[in-house]
Amino acid sequence: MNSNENKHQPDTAVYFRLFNEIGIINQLSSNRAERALPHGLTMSQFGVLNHFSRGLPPKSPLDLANAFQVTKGAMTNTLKQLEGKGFVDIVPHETDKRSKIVSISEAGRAAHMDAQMKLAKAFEDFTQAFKLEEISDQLPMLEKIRIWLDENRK
Amino acid sequence: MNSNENKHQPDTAVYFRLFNEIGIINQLSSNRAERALPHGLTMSQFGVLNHFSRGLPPKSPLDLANAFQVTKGAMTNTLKQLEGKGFVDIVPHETDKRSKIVSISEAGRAAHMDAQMKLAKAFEDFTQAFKLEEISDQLPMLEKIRIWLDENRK
DNA sequence: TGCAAATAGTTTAATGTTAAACTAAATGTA
DNA sequence: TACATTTAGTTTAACATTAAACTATTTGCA
Repeated sequence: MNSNENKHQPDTAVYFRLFNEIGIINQLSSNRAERALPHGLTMSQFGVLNHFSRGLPPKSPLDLANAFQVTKGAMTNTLKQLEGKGFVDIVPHETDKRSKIVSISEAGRAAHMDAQMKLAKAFEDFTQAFKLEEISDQLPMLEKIRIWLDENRK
Repeated sequence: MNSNENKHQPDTAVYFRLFNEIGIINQLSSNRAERALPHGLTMSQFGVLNHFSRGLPPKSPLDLANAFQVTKGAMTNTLKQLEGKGFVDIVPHETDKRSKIVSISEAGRAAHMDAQMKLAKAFEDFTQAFKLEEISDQLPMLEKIRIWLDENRK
């Protein structure tokens, strides 16, 4: 029996449990959300609409891929769906001909409002079960973890 | 301007942020973990090995699918991979001929130990950045959320 | 007992994702 | 300026997952 078994192994169990709980919560909450989303929106697509309807300025596909931590290929696909639905406008960059600029359309804003309403309804029971404070108390630490993982990717 | 815009909308933003942070943490941590796993193990496969190597008794594929919140079809696939690698034994149920019983093999235990070690190494910097207490403080609330979502699926 | 309904597991088609190869354009540096 | 390198975006193949159809067996009940 070495010191690793005594000291370090028990520690990793706690960290593993954190990621495990987070994984299951993610699965259950995404599932619930995707069922509620209108217009055949996926969570990825909703994420993009949500980003822009928070008033953030137009961005390139690569910026969006980085913001959402997905590959460029995944973002190409997400934007293609959104463009097909008329929810975003994609125009060539004025000076850099390799690049594009994505912005939300009026129809996109309407779809986002609709989606937000349907999500709120789908999670009404959750918001009744968990007080706002309970949830907001968790956010600083989760944010700290998210930022660390983002800045220390391997 | 109705009361919904004033009172309920701001609340949903906090709940949405919770699921958003959790989603990104899940993505970043899974990514990091999968890169570290040996024997071509996916997180799903590691999850099954981990389940059994915690001393839990043999279970049916359906039990496992429910435990991990995936469909029966996904579990069929995961178990097929594990069986192909010789990490689980799958035998027919003695009395119910529709059912099967899955257990971990000796090779599976060895692979799990190896995987656990490699994961610990891959998250060594994380465990240095976050004190054990910081993490364990988060667990009760996350567990409460996970259990609620599980018991209140729509 | 007989038969409809439920249950365990597999298979299939569709989908969203990744990694890597690829095209086109911009950058930098000799 | 010329050309190697980098960068933005798309395409491709591989893969894990889901929902739904399907097979085989068991259960419940008239």
